[in-house]
Amino acid sequence: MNKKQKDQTTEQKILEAARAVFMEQGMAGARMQDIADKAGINKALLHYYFRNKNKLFEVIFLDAAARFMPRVSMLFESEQPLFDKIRAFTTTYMNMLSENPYLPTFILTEMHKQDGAKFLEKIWGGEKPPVEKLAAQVRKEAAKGIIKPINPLELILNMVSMCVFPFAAKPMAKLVFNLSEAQFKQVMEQRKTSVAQFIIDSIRK
Amino acid sequence: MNKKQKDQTTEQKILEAARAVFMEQGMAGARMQDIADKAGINKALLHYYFRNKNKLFEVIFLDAAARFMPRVSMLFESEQPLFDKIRAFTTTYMNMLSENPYLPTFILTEMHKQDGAKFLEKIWGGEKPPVEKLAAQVRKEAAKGIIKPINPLELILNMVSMCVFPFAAKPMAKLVFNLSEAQFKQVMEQRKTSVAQFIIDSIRK
DNA sequence: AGATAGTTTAACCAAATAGTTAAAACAAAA
DNA sequence: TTTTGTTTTAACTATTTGGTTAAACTATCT
Repeated sequence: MNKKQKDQTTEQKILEAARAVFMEQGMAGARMQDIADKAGINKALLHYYFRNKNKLFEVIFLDAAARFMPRVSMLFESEQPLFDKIRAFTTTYMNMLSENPYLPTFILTEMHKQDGAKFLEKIWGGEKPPVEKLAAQVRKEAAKGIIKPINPLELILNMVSMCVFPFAAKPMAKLVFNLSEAQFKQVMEQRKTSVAQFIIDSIRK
Repeated sequence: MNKKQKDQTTEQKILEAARAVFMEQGMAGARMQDIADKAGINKALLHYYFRNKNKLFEVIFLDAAARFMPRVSMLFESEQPLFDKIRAFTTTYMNMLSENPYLPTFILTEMHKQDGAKFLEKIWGGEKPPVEKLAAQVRKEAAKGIIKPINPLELILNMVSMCVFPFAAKPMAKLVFNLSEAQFKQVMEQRKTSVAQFIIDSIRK
């Protein structure tokens, strides 16, 4: 048996190319030939490494989904004050999104078509993040009078919405607000702190 | 020459079917045969009415895009107080989204691929909504001490984000929060008022 | 060198799918 | 009824595309 000690193994090249093509074109729009070309190999070799399009897609999709539903243990487990959690989450999450611009639309679109339960199983082993932990904290801080009462589910939805949506809507936002690429980036940079502030201003008593 | 006085003209049936299929499957995933089947006609007739897939897609896409970028004249033109505008916009917009669940992901995905300038031209005749009007009001009310100073662009982004994203992320939200269809609808119903309140709470001084 | 296991390729195949054609059915007017 | 223009269809064509095959190449070990 022999191992590749080259700069980048063929499998890595394939995965990288597949990620790029699937993210931009989606499952239906992606062409195996395009993936092969981008990886600098030919189509047969692609099928040698990944039996078919579905198998390859599944690998990419699961990896992307895992990244999109981030390690929220930070949010649910630790004993930080709520405001700190909000600040930490929004900046961390938006930093990740800056580096994965196609991730949101890709995941959202494909989630409409794939069997959700199946992927949940593979990502979290059938378990969901313990939303109840965070909910308890929200209720507790509300009782203490630190924040207004708010449905924790709505709080999370609002937070994730404001982080994700502007990236998903980037082409439209640039159009409507007449922004250059640089200007758009600048706005997103600002938002890495302003979103948390917006939320905190809303729920603080 | 003869006009159809039937319940629904063939062209209408086609457009309705095409809208449904394109919205669910996207441009790449949609099959002309499926559209024909859904319209209850055959493929050749489809091509008789719309020369090819691209032409048909363009009609659907433009109509959808126009609906997605709503008549925001309400927001930009009228002389209502800012808080009233926010309340009016969020409920109106979310009502529309409730009835067009696939609209957000469809538009966001296809916007990545289509030439934005081209569609802007067709939708607004090259003009963009006068964001400056709203910006002026935001600055004015901030000066009066009614609201905190905020970048108007960020205010709009936040507002639209919280309206749109939960619909786009519906399958994922149902999964993560363990919601039935009915429960999801209920949450969205609540949000039709709570989103505006969340924003107002944040910017009110 | 020769054998062996793993890797890569060019050429091919079969299925799916966008688009065409020519003729039949239909409706309205003459 | 006949004519005329429109609507509808079945059958066909061309192209794209996912997937296969069999042979050639490469590195490693004996």
